[in-house]
Amino acid sequence: MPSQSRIDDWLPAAVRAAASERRLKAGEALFRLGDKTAGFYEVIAGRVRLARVDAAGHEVVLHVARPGDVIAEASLFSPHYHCDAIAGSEATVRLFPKRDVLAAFDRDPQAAQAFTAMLARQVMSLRARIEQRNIRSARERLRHWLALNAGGDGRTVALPGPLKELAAELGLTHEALYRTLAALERSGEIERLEGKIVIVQGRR
Amino acid sequence: MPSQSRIDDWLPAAVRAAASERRLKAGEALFRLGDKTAGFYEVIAGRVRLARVDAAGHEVVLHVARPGDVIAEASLFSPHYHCDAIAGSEATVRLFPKRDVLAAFDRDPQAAQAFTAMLARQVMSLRARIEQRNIRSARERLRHWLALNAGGDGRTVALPGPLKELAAELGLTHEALYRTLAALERSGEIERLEGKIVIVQGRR
DNA sequence: CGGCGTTTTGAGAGAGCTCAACATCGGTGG
DNA sequence: CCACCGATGTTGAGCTCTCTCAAAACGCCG
Repeated sequence: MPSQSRIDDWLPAAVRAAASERRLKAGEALFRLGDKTAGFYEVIAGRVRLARVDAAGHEVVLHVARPGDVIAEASLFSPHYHCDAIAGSEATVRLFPKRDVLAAFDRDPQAAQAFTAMLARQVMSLRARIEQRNIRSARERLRHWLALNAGGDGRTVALPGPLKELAAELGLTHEALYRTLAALERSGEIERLEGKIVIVQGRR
Repeated sequence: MPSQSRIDDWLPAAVRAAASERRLKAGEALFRLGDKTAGFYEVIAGRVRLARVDAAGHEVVLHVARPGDVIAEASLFSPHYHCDAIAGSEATVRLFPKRDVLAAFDRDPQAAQAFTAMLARQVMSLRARIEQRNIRSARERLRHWLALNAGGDGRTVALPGPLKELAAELGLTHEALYRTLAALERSGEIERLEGKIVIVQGRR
């Protein structure tokens, strides 16, 4: 999930310096439900899956974290992890030790507040994403995303990566997204340029 | 959104005492994008819609808050609101003034931490909800929800309200939910009782 | 040149949505 | 006491839309 907020924006340099990296093989567990919390992690490369196991023994996925995502923020306030974290592919993560983070927050209330503010923004952004998923139509869902991600001019949207990734973020198959983009372009509603989309006109 | 965390759990009594209620008519604005932030709100009754207006003048809904939900938490850290809040029906809200809340957090770091912890939990829960929406099949989506909301025994799920509301939370039409529930019950996977669902057996 | 991943387009099928009818329950008022 | 009303719950039938499976063009890099 593109948190659109770099970790450097809210984490003091002192804490970043205390971080350590770890490499995981596909299928390897970063932590398990009930493990003592070491701190929270940033995913550097690969995918990490957060999941629980239900009463019938089946895995229930809570979240799939991608590079740039932070996981287990709540571990700061809990003595043990609340789910499993498993590498979905070969992956690299960076650990920010709970002790150092909490100490920094204690020492520097502004840092603590920045962290809280970041979480509040993330709640906003996640809610918006859920709202987006309430939209059935691929076309409307794309329009919603375009409107929400339009730059300052309200007309230009920068594409963060390949369209396949955008499709995943939108909860569409890539085929559906390609078709919808093509349809919107044919109808003259958008224009597709290198790495960005320009909204020509809203629908009437 | 059933935050599953009562506001009383993390907000000091002193702040709760400073709250004031406000009644809104359907369509009335609680605040508008750019307004100076007064604080955050709890929805007591009715529905409040958070939305922005895109370049073409169309409303883009970010979130629909229901009774028990808290909105505009990020207003604590921002001088102005980032979207419009409009009553979707006759509604009652409770305002927690920014000044009082921040003062309480200043005075009582534990309260501030409780707030942060609550946000971190909410981020978790929202991510899980998004993951749920990635599931196409109504049956699998319901199973996901059941597994995640099962009580301590992992077999009993209390229904928070009418099934229509659950349908909305799951992102399904109420018809689809009724049919899926009926199918799961016919197949013996679940049992439906007054106000709750019992998971009889997982699928093989 | 020969892979490999992304981007595109095609055709078919399944699943949930829409529209519709009806049952049920609680409250309200004649 | 009963008729009426609104909201929830339930089931039926058809239709649309996206998913799925396939195939191919394109671009990049060794």
